[in-house]
Formats: sequence, structure tokens, C-alpha cells
Amino acid sequence: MNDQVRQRVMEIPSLNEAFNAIKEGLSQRRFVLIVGNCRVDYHGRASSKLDLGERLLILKPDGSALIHRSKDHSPVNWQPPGSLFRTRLSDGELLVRVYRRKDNEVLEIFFNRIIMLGVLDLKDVGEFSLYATEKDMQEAILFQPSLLEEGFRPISPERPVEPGFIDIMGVDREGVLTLIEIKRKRATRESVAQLKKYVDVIKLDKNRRIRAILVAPELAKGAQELLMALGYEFKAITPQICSEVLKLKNSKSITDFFR
Amino acid sequence: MNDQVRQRVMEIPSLNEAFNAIKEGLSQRRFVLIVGNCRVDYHGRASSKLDLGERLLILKPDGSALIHRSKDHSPVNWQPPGSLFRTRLSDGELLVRVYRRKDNEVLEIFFNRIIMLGVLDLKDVGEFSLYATEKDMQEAILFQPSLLEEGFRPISPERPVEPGFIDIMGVDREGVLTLIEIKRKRATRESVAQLKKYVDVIKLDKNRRIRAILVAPELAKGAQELLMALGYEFKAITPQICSEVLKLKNSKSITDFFR
DNA sequence: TAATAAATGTCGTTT
DNA sequence: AAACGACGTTTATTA
Repeated sequence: MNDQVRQRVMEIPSLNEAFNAIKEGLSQRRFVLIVGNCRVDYHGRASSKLDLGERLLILKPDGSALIHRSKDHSPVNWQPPGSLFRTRLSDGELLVRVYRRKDNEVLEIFFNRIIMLGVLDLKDVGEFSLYATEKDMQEAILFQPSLLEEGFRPISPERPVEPGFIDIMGVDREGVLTLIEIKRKRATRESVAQLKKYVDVIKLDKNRRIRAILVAPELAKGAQELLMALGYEFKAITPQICSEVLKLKNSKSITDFFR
Repeated sequence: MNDQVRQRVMEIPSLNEAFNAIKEGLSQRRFVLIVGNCRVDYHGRASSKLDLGERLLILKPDGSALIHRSKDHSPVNWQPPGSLFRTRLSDGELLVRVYRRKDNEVLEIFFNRIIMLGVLDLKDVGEFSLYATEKDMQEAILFQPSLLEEGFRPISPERPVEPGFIDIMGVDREGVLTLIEIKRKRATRESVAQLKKYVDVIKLDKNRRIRAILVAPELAKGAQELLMALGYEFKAITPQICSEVLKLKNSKSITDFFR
């Protein structure tokens, strides 16, 4: 493959042809797609064995590898980024070996027939944006505290607590210290346990009444019992609503900018 | 594509050519690979937007979809199995729309150029086996209880507890009731909390001393404090050792069989 | 369908 | 490198 050619696609190549193309593609750190009949061995954090069948193998320039079958979202076998690729012909099989130093993991794919091969050079600098995460919800409540309840005022912890420790700390309309734990989906017993952990730590420090509020779109059954037993509260807020509030915030920023 | 042709591979097809091939492939529930320049929108449990760039789109016969960039193990966008595929040409773009009824999720991929297209029929019935899971560790300890400590005897709970509740229940050499929680990798505070939950439930039932042992290859820092505070114990066992024990077990079964 | 826990989880962030 | 928590987690299992 010369420099002009950004890609090579082969249909039912011989193992030899495929071997040469894959080897060249890997040396140039291309995006390599191999579809073929193969068996797979993995040893590392666990061990696995996959008998013969037709699958897709993806080798990425960052050293990650994925083997996908004709079903399921998750790859049947994989190797995280930073792995080393090697390929070899032996005993009428084309072997692709993916080695990862960390955890001493080895993934070996043995092809006896290649159905399709693609060696590609993907140009991709597009930005990815994800909205309505837990952090978005936090930002939305900080921007518009009345989402939680009228009169609520967020405060920064006096002593800086490690970030992500308490989602929001504040005082309610009567000045009572209020701790908030946010979940972007149904809150579980785990969420309550987490909130309790924070309340316990703050209690050690401040010897006064504390309100604890769990914010989430909904509350799991088991969580409600625990929440009530501990005397904590629940406030239903969806990530979608927070997303709307953030849109307002941003359009407001733009308004401010042009004012 | 007639019945003889199990696959179709195209290099830099026109959007029209690609559209027809994709449409036919989807109607026949084939495995479809599309590499091209695209932008992506997602709305559902969250929202996301991906600007233009060259990526791989995988459409699987089970209704799952994956978009992979040139880096990372995880897809940048995806749709779980059971989704519905539709494709359309409009405004000089080829749109692939993946809709999932549950959570009302929509994933839309807009291609303005297709680099490679593969419509494939993957035959794959190969069996997948995974070793050294948590269940394997449980099985190994039940087979050879001395792995835990000399004199330990596993027992079945008198009243059947829901499976997966307590990993192993038993009595030690002095007849003390012993509960075991197993983790296949470093145990965390979470693991201790889980063990405590089980101990608390059993305590309600049996009003006698209970030993609680956390089995894992190692113990996280924060977990050790919690474990000691609760008076529980830790026993270091790796999944690898359990895997060896299970090999012995299986070879023993074969010996017994031929005896 | 909901609940619960495992996973070769992965990924980001902070210590 | 270890710890810790979020994730559009996914997946399997059970009620």
C-alpha cells in the first residue's frame, strides 16, 4: 500500500494475501477489520475459549482489539487500548496475537478462512458531547436551587472536601444544613448508603441538625424503607428537566454576552 | 443479492448504491458494516452529539448497533439488541436510524460519504467458555474447603436462601457458623458492606456467634479498616488457584469414570 | 418487569 | 499505580 492509497478492501483473500495486508496495515497503525472463520483463546484476568465460527475482528490504531459475533452489544472477547498486535501464518492458519503487558493478558485469534478484510485510515477529530449526566444535574441545581425547593441556598463546604464527595451542600429556608446526593436514574439502597456515609462524616464535624435529601428521577423500593428509617428525604428530579435548565442557563450566558 | 451470494463488499460506493445494499441487507437481517464520514445524534437515557468524522457502524442481526471510532474499547454510541433499523436518503445524506422502544431511545447516523460497505451473513454457532469467574471460585472452595482453612465444612442453609445471597455458608473446626463472601478481584469497602448485609440477616435468624470471612485475591485499603471494625476476617485466594483446583476436580471425575 | 449482583466491566479523576 | 465512583454501563439470574 503506497502513501496515496488510504485503504485496501479485499473480499475472500487467501490467508497469504490477508497476512501481507494485515502486516502492512498494522505497521502503519491503520484501522483493520477482519471478518472470517476463527477460534479464539484468551488468558489474563480470566481465561476463555471460543470455538470456530465467523466473526468480526477490529484492530484499532490505539492498540485496542474487539471480537464481535452476530449478536450482542458487548464484544465476546477484547483487549483494552495499549495492546501490541502481531500476526503470523502457521499450520494453514492466520494468527493474530494481541498482547497487553498490564495483567499479562494474551488474546489469540486463529483464522482458517478470511471472508473480508479492510485496512483503513480513518480521519476523525469530531467532538463528542454528552448531556444530562449527573454532573449536569448538579450544575442545574446549583444554577437554579429552587429546583430542589424554595428557599434552598447552596453553600461551598467551609473546609474543601474532596471533589465528588458531597454532590451539593446548602441551607434550607430555615437555615438548616442540608446535604444532597444526586442520581441520574432510579436511586438504590446503595445511593442511600452513600448519602449516609456523607452525613456521618459531616455529623462528626458539625454538631447540629442535618437534613439529607436524595435527588433522583425515582426511588427503588428497598431504598425507600432505608431512607425513611434514617429520616432522610427524597426529591424527584429528572435529568431531562436539568438539561432544560442548563439550556436556559447557556442561552442566558449568550444573552449576557451580547447585552 | 440472490440466495447464492452470502455477502457483498463495496469500496467507496455512491450513497445510492450503499443505500440499496444496506436496505436489502437489513431486510435479510444480515451483519452490516458501514465505514464512512458521518455525524451522530442520540436521544434517550441521555443525549449526545458527535460531529463529523470517519467511523465504523456495525448493525447486527439481533438489532444491536455500535459506532466505533479509531480509538477506545467502548463504542462512542450504540444501541442494545432489539432495536429497529431504518435507512433513508435525504438532502445528500444517507441516514441510518436505530430506534429502541424501551427508554424511547433514538440513534441517528448521517453519512455524507461511504468508504466501505460490507453486507455479510456470519455463520457462528461456536461455544464460548469463560473460566475463573466468581462462581468458579465458589465451586473450588466447596470442592476443597481446606482452601479456606483446615476443618472448614460447607453446609447448605437450613431454610433455602435465595441463590446468590450468601456465597458460602459453613462451620469452622470449632463448629462456629461461618459466612463467606467471595470476590474475584481486590475486595472493596462495597464488598464488606455486602458481607455485613448478609451477616445482619443471618443474625436476626440465628442468635449465636457468626464468623464472617471475605475471600478475594487482595483487600483494598479502605476495606481493611471497615473489615476490622466489624470484626470480620480476610482470606487471600486467587481465581487462578481456584481454576487449578477445578482442573483437578474434573480430571478426578474422569479417573472415577474409568475406574 | 423489577431487583440484585457480577464483570476480563470501562472510563475519568484524584491522590 | 491505587482508590473511588459514574456509566446511556451490559449481562445474567431470580422473583
